[in-house]
Order: sequence, then C-alpha cells, then structure tokens
Amino acid sequence: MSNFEVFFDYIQEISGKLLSEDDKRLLMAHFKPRKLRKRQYFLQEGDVCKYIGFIVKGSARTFTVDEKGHEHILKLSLENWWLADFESFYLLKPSRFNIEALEDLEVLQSTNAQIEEFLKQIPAFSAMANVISQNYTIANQKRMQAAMSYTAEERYEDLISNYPQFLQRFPQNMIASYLGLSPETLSRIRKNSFK
Amino acid sequence: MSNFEVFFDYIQEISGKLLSEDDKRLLMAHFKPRKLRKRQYFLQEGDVCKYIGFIVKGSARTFTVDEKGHEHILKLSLENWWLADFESFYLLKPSRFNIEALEDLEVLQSTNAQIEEFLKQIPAFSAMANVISQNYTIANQKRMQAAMSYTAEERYEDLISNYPQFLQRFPQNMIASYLGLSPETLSRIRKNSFK
DNA sequence: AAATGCACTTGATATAGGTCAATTCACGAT
DNA sequence: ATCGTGAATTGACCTATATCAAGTGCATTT
Repeated sequence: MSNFEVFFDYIQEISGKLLSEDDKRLLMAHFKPRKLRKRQYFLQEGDVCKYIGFIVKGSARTFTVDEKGHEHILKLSLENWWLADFESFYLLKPSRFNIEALEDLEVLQSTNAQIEEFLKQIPAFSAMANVISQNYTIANQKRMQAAMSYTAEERYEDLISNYPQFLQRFPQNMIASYLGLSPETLSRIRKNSFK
Repeated sequence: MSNFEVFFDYIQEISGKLLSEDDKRLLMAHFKPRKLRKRQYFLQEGDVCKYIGFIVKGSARTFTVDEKGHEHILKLSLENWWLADFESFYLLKPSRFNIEALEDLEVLQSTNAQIEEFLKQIPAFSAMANVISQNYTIANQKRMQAAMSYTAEERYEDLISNYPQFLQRFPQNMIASYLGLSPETLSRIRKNSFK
C-alpha cells in the first residue's frame, strides 16, 4: 500500500466519511512526502514549526532541553500520528521543542495555510480534525491527571495498558523520560514488578 | 450586561465573526442559565457529564479523589471558560472527576447534541470552537511540559506570570493542589521568594 | 577477535517535597 | 465581643525519586 493510500484510509476511518477522487487529488498535490533517517530532526528548537507531518512509517520523540542540559520527552509518536509543535505551528512562534526521528521516518507534510484549505474544502478532513481534537483533549486530560495523581509505578503500569506498543518500539531510557523518571528509577520499577 | 450579551460578545471576539439575530435566537433557545451556590457540584464523579457550561460569573474546580482520599485539582476555571469533563461529555462515559463551584456560579449550559447543531448552523460558533481547540492544545502542551521539567518553585512562578488572577480568586490550598503540591510546600515556597 | 560504544542494571548517597502535628490567623455566625 | 471553623504557617521527620559511580551485557565497527 502506498503512503497516500495509508493516509486516505486513515482519514476515512477516523472521520467516518469517504474522500472523493477530487479530495484525494487535492491532498496528493499539497502533502509532500519527506524521509528522515534515524537521529535526524523534523524540528529544531528555535525554528518555527512550518510543517505538520502525518507519520506513515517510523517513530519520533518531541523533547525539550532544560538549563541543566537534561532532556524531557513530551511526546512519543508512531505511525498514524501527527507530528508538530502545535504552539509554534498555529502561532508561528519559534519552538521550544525538538522533534527527532527515533527510527527511519516517513511523513507526509503540509503547511498551516494548506491545512486551512483542506478544512474548508474537504468535509472528511474537517470531520477528522474535529475527532482528533477531541481525542487529544481527552488524552491530555488523562495524562495530566496521571502526572499529578499517580506514583512512578502507577504511571508505568498505565503506560503498559494504554500504549503497549511503546515497550516494543522505544528504548527504556526514552520511556523513562516520557514518564518523567530517571532511567535508573524505571529500571528498578521493572525489577520489582517482576518478582 | 445580561448573561447572554456577555456570551455573545465572547463568541464574536474569539471567532472574529459576527452573530446574526437568528444565531442569537438559536443560542438563547438552547443554552440554559443555571446557578450554583458555592460548594455545589456541577458534576459528580460517576455521573455522565451531560452538559457543557460557559461560565458567566464565578469560579470552579475540577478534581479527582484518589484511593487515599487525597484530592487533586486538574483545572481551575473562571469567567469566560468552559466547564466540562470532555472525556465524559464526548464519549458519554461516567466521569472520574468532580466539578465544584468555588464561588457562587452562573453558567449557560447545553448538551452535546445541541453543540453539534450549533457547530453546523452557526459559523461564528464553529470558528470559535476551532480557536478554542487550538488554545487548549497549546495550553495543555505547556502545562504538561511545566509538570515534567519544572521544579515546584518554577511552576509557581509560571502560574503567577500566566494566571495572576488565580492568586486573587483561589485560596492557597487550591492553588497548591492545582500545582501538584502540598499546601505546606506552597507556603514555604512563598515564604522563600519574599525574602 | 578486539575494541568501541550504548543501553541497562545495581548500589550508595543526596534531596525535593510529602506527612504529621502543633500553632496562629482570619472571619463569619451567634 | 466571643466562639468556632477552616486556612495558613512552622517545625520535625520521612519517603520517593534523583544523582553519581561503577559494572555488565550486547551490538557494531574495525
């Protein structure tokens, strides 16, 4: 299946609507395929996030670096997820985040101005945007609650049940950072839960 | 200014579009005013969040209670904010949250089905929804980053600069809980930063 | 096969922030 | 004015998690 077929299926499935041939032509004309090798950056801190990318293949992490040089992973992303720093993308502000490919990465990317066009012209695209926005809001609410009310161990168990794929796809130190833990602490948590 | 005038101004300002007289009639027909006294609940854990409320006056907190009986405040809300547990509201699932009035509260409320209608029929309403969704996404991203990378003191300073009104409107123990801190810790942080 | 480099583990120690208990403060109700 | 209640402060102590340092196991490169 080609990259665009994957993408079209995704839109139709999430939105519950069909794309016309015209819709598909429009999307193909303005979403550009882009490939990144592992370790390459989709976005660097300080740059404006001009593109939003739909991940067709591979994985990425969104992270900040604090004054002490410590990295904090905010988001881990896999196939069929969208990749962007939304604050920078919507407001055209320089980003405080880095987005780096953790595996070889293939995305379909487009600009904010184009997305506005798709929203106006393609009903399935706009329906998809609404569903995604709902899902994001819900996921954020959950994650925030987990961060505030759960212990390290509970957050790890939560991750296992909500995103079991993460354990296969991401190294443990990345998962630790995503959970807001040091790699040592995650290692000890795993040791204890196996006994 | 009446409740609805406040509401209409808000929609027009956020969306950048004007409401027609028909639009206004439609909104007035399906947003119901509701008043809650301080301490009353807008939503109780276990119930489905049937209504979304627009706060015209007053304030509220959204919180969970963990197994140890500790409360965790996820959201503090003031005038011109929306009040709902979106997970429960969108998915019609029983809520894990409580929403309680912290001051006497006046909201305009409506149901999910009605909101869908407004989105279809009122361009300004739908434009507003898009802007709000962007703002939420950005605010969530920021708050998550703060929770993961900042110390307690930095989070408090962040709050002071982003939401100075909170200090006037909410008691310190609520703010502590919102920041994920014990009241004692927040008290000590304030003491230190005054020296 | 040796060498290099990472991810992961393990142990010892440090620290931010939590918990518990006592005290003071503010204010609404009588 | 006084009482009562809940908020805020303060001190002593505790705990979860971070930090630092050393060691182990595996791939990848040479």
